[in-house]
Amino acid sequence: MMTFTEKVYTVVKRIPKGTVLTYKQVATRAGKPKAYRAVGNILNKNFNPEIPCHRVVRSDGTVGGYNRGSVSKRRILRAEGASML
DNA sequence: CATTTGACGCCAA
DNA sequence: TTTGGCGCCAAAT
Repeated sequence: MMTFTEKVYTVVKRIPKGTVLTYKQVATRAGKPKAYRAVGNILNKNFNPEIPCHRVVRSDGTVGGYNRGSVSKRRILRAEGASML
């Protein structure tokens, strides 16, 4: 069974190091380009250590949010070489 | 079952 | 450039 939620988890887990996808990109890869809202909602209510949700950012280039604080997220992205800030 | 919420995206003003 | 508003989807209430 591959519900949209499970697809989102899979897609995010498949994000290679040094790569950052936007919520819209994740939603598109998950099969629903317009479910970007749901993507954020799913990750928010289901923070999982297996899921590098810190690699998912907004289309504007802003980091967006993070369960443990957007500060850590920004630093992680910078360490991976994916952030442009 | 109906309504609200929310880590969003894009356009008009 | 910044602000406000609308659209869209899944989960929570």
